[in-house]
Formats: sequence, structure tokens, C-alpha cells
Amino acid sequence: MAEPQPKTQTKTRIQAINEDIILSAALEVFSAFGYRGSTVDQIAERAGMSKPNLLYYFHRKDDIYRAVLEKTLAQWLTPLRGLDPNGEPLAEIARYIRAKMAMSRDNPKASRLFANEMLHGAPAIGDFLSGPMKVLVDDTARIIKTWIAKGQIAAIDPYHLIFSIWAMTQHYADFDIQVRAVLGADSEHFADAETTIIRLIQDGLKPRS
Amino acid sequence: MAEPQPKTQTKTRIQAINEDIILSAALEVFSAFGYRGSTVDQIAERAGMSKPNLLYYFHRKDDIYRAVLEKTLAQWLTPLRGLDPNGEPLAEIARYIRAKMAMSRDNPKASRLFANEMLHGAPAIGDFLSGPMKVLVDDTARIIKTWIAKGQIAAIDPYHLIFSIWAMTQHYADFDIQVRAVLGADSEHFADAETTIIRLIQDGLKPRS
DNA sequence: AGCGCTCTTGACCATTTGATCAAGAATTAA
DNA sequence: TTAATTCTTGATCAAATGGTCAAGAGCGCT
Repeated sequence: MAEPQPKTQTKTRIQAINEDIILSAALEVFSAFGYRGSTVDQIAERAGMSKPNLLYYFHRKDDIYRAVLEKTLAQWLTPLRGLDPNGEPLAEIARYIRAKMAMSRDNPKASRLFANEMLHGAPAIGDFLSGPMKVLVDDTARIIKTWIAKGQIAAIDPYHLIFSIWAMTQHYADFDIQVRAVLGADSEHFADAETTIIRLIQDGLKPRS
Repeated sequence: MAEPQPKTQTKTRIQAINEDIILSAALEVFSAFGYRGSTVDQIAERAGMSKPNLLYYFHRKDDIYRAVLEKTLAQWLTPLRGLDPNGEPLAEIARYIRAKMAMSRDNPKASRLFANEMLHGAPAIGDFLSGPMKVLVDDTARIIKTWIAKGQIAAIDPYHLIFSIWAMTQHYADFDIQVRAVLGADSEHFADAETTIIRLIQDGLKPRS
């Protein structure tokens, strides 16, 4: 719906290239200024094309926003899908924390885009939250519960465990400014943070003998 | 500077009342839509007065924003100031977590206003971050370090410990929508979250014998 | 080369929005 | 009561901004 509607159903080479350029520029701008704070002109300039040309590919500002958001959401949940119910729980969770931390470090803009959407009530992705995301969280909670039932980890609320991991890892992308104001611009702190978070979670999950 | 400049230096009764009304309306609107997403008209309507009247008290949109932000910041750091170096570490930290959690529950809008400002690079409160906030965090980190030195708690990076607590507690205000999409509208989860967070942190801090 | 379709953009439009102003209403102090 | 001051708002303005349009440039296929 957001794409131009040429006679041909297949995507032109130029279309593919430009849509990529636009989405990349849009992520940059939207993540920095929010939806309302970003202008189509800004995105167009960043994409190196005129505003009408940008609107040739995405007819409305909202279309651009939703497209870049959708592109982000998929990759957002990916690490959680990798949890192996038969793996060693503490190792599995450590792996997950590392994956989320890597996303915060390598793609903070996507994290901020997502956070901003959340902060303002998720007007564009409410369905995603109560749909695919809830399903995945429920599935993951179930896995954690079986670990608890088998006595592999201590009894803990799986949902709040997941939220805690999300909160701690995403914090370093979303509140990057704050972290840097306190720790300095040096980006070494990602590694330290990872260590601390894994340590906190693992200590909390060690089965009581 | 944001106030009207009448001949009298003291604040009128009406001034005091209306400024309060305006700041309250502004928190409501700014926290929901962000700076750019909010309009002066919206705030004026919510405050029950005309736009020119609102601008009589705060000459610029930016003045309203900064005023409400400043009002929020003070209360934001308060709980951290209460940490008693001579208290029992685990109890002190549990108390702090409860205080932060109460803020998330009772004043989520302030949290979201703050988070939004952070997310977009803290254009209005950069000085606050590298000033008063950094000082307070450094002081708190120092207290934690003495606890570690005395063997009262396990060795952990105090800064990342603080960030983790912030992240986990604020998450329930800032990502309220997400939490509710997963756990349902019932607000019982604040209590469960508090338990889980305190448990995670305390387990991570128990001194190794 | 020639033709149809895709791509590109300057100019333009309508709406929104931050801010101003003048003039009248309400409040306060004497 | 009265006069000075403060408070309030309808009308209005200029700038910013999302979106349109027509006309021309470029691309790909035969």
C-alpha cells in the first residue's frame, strides 16, 4: 500500500535501492526526533532526494513511519526466538542477554524508535504488541516455567524476568545520553554492563539447594 | 524569565494558581505526545484557558516545557539522596527500589516526560545530566563502593547496578503499554515486579562467603 | 533509434501552529 | 467608588509542513 502502484507488479531495481535509502534515512530521522518531530523534508534531504520524489515511493509520512517500524520489529524479536528449551538455562539466558545487548550497541536507533513508539502509547503497533509479541513472550515464559518445574533454576516470575532483561539491555541504547553523561563518552561500558547484567540475572536464577 | 513581567515582583494569587494549572496540563500533554507532538492549543484547552492567556504566563512553548521538566527533575532524584551509608546495604537498596517503583506507579507521566527527553538526546537538560545528576550518581557509587570494601555486599560495578535499578523500575512506567499488552490491564503487576526486582538485585549483591 | 513506462522535481496549495496585538473584563489597593 | 494594574481572549499573522501536480528527464525493451 505504501509502494507506488505501477503497472508492473515486480519491484524495479531503482525502486529497491531508493526504498532502502529512504527507510535508512527515515530510521535516522525518526529515531532522533520522533514521529511528529520529524519532517518529510528532513528525511528527503537525508535520503538525498526531493520531497516529491520521496513521496513518490511512500505516499504519506505515516507510510514511511510504519514501513521503517515494521522493518525494525522483525529483527527486534529474533533473539528471543532462539531460546532452546532443552539447553542449559543459565547459558541460554546469558546468550539471550548478549544478543539483546549487541542490538543495543549496534543498532541503538532502532531501539530508540521502538522506545519512542512505546512511550507514546504504541499508536502504530498496538496490534503487534497484543499479537506476535505477546505470543512470543507467552511461549518464552512457558519455557522458563518448565525450567523452574524441573528445578533447573530458582522459582521466579518469568514475565518480570523477561521485562527486566529487556529493560536493562535497552536502557543502554535508549538512555545512551544519560549513561554517557555519567560514565563518559567511552563506549567500553557496554562490555561492563553486559557482565553486570548477566551476573545479576544468573545469581537470581541459581537454584536454591 | 518564563513568568510575566509585571511591575510587582511578587507573584499574584491568580498567577500562582494558573501557573500550577498550566504546568499540570503541560505534563499531561507533553508526556503523551512529546515536545514537538504537543501544541500550545492542546495545553491551553486542557488547562481550560485561551491560548493567548496561557502565553501570558509562559511566553513561549519552550518555556512551558522547561518549566514542567524542571519541576519533574527535582523529585526525580530525591529517592537516591536518601541512601544511608551506615544503613544495612540490602535493606537500603530495597528501600530505594521501592521508592523508584512507587514513582513509576504513581507518576508515570513524569517518568515518560523524562524518558522522552532522554531518548531525543536531552536537548533541554544536558546540563542537569552532566551536573547535579552525575554528582549524585558518583556520590551513590561511592557509598556502594564502601559497602563492597567492607565486605557487606558482593563486588559489583556500582554504576551499572544503579543503571539496572533505574532501567527495571522505570520500565513499568515508560513501557506501560507493552507491559499491559502482555500481562493485561490489571495493575497488580507492580507489586509482582517489585518483588522480582528486589529479589534479583539482592541475590546479586549477597556477599560471597 | 524509438517508444512507453518509470523516475524526478520546481512550483504551488491548504492546513496547522507558535506567537502577537489591541481591546475589553476582572481584580486590587486607595 | 475609582483608578491603576492584572488578567483574558477574538482576531490575526507569518512560518512551517504535509501533500499535489504537471512537465520534463531517464531507463529499459524491441
